[in-house]
Amino acid sequence: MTSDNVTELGASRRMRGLDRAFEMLAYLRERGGPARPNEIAIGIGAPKSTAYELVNALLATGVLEYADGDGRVFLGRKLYFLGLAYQEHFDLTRECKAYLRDLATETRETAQLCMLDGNKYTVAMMHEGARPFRISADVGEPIPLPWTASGRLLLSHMSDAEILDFIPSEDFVLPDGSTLATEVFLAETERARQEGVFSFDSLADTFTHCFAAPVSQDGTTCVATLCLISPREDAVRNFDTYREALKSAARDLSGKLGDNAIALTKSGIA
Amino acid sequence: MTSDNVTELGASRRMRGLDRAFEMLAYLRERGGPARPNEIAIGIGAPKSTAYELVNALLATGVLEYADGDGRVFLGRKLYFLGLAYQEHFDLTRECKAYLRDLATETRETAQLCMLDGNKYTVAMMHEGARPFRISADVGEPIPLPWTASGRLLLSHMSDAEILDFIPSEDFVLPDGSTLATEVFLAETERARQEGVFSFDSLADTFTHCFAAPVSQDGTTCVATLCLISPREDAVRNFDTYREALKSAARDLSGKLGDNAIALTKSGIA
DNA sequence: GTATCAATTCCAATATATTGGAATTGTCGG
DNA sequence: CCGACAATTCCAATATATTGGAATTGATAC
Repeated sequence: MTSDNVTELGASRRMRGLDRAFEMLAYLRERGGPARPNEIAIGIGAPKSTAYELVNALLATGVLEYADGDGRVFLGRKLYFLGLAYQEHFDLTRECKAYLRDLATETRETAQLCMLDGNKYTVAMMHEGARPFRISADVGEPIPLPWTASGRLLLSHMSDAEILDFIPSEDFVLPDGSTLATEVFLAETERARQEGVFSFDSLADTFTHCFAAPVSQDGTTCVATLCLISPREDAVRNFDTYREALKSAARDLSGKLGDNAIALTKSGIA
Repeated sequence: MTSDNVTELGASRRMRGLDRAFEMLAYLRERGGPARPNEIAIGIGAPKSTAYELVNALLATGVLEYADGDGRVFLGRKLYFLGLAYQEHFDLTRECKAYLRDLATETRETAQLCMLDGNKYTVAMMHEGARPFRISADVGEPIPLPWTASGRLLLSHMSDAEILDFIPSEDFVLPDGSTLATEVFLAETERARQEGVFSFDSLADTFTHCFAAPVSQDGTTCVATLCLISPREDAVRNFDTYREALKSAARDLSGKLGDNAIALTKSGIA
């Protein structure tokens, strides 16, 4: 069975336990809840014996934890603490809290810090505005880049070819089923690159407008975006104010990062 | 060389990559900042070739990231997202935010949620009070259990023998260099178990008093504590109020945990 | 320039982790 | 109680990850 456990190409033979292990963790994250070893095995297309073996190893170290009386497991406390340490160290996540708060109070809209997660977009931090309304994306949930305003900014350090290579082609299919032409996306990216901000009516719902501005390291690489999510009427009324507030916050934040020139990152690869 | 890379006993032969990898991550967390592969190797007593090999593997998956232009690496974004997912799922960390806020505003003191991290105590979440003063422990930093009020509660589901077996004997040496008699610790634990709360003057500084109350799952196992850190004068003045506020918050929170009948609607599509 | 020491890469050996498949246990419906 | 099916454990084979040590590169001091 499962003759197709391949991820990219020729991932046939044996697979390294370390990588399998992190695939399992990613699977649990995506799933958002506990699973049995067997389900995990099926979920990631791994041999069952391997899954059991690894789950046990990870349970022993506290990376996974039993989630209920039954054999289900989920991400463990150890991962939480590792995540905390990341946050504690990484300037961006530390510094941005104040900016998110300020943006949210100043505009009364919801402010977010967004980043790449592999080749997807994700909300890393969020500060709800005065009247929090149902946002389409939860913190931590991976979303195709073309669906988002930030998607026009997060890859701005790449060439057109690199961008198209980076984004899975199926991600250009929008939530409504239509397909976004790559030329359009690239053109929007170019415009965003020049203006240092991008905004459009959300593709995920019918009533919000999304603003995004790049947070860059060394003035070159865009490592994250600051975003505002607002009702469309508000967006029209305060268009320039919001854009400027966002741009200025993003510029300030970029300044705070400066020195520790992070060389990121050829992520993506499997 | 490094004849002493043993961790417990007879950890001589080869070691599993998966475990080594998480040792490396733990090392980086403890260190709080980036390190070179070589430093990591020395830090955890691993062969250098192994360290390089594993660091590369982890870099490839984004679990580690380059931290500066130089070859230093640190915990990566992927770990942050995994930590988020843990938080998102785990009732305790979700629910407690409101309680911490309420406790902090009600008492004007600093409120914390504390948990076990391996065989140590650690602050998982914190809400600063009205006049935040320098707290001894940072969020995420592991502390010997006997140093803390929570230490009297977090192990209350264990027998005396199990407790002594669980806590490393060197942890009974207090910050001031004196040694806490195990009988005293066990007696305090027993008292805490009966009263459902424990408090004492902090051992880590000379001016704070620490209150702790147990958050339990299924009424049996103490999975965390809610804590208040207050100046000693305040603690004396409001002793009963604080104790009761804490007990009631902890009881409420425990109630919310009960039967997490795991409604794992796998909502979002990718 | 050269000597010294640390950091990193390379490589072959072999201990062992991964895996397929069989055996066992558990669950559910009748 | 008995199938039928899913979940889990067991086990031996073998592909490969781990490791010691040598070779290389890089930094620092003189």
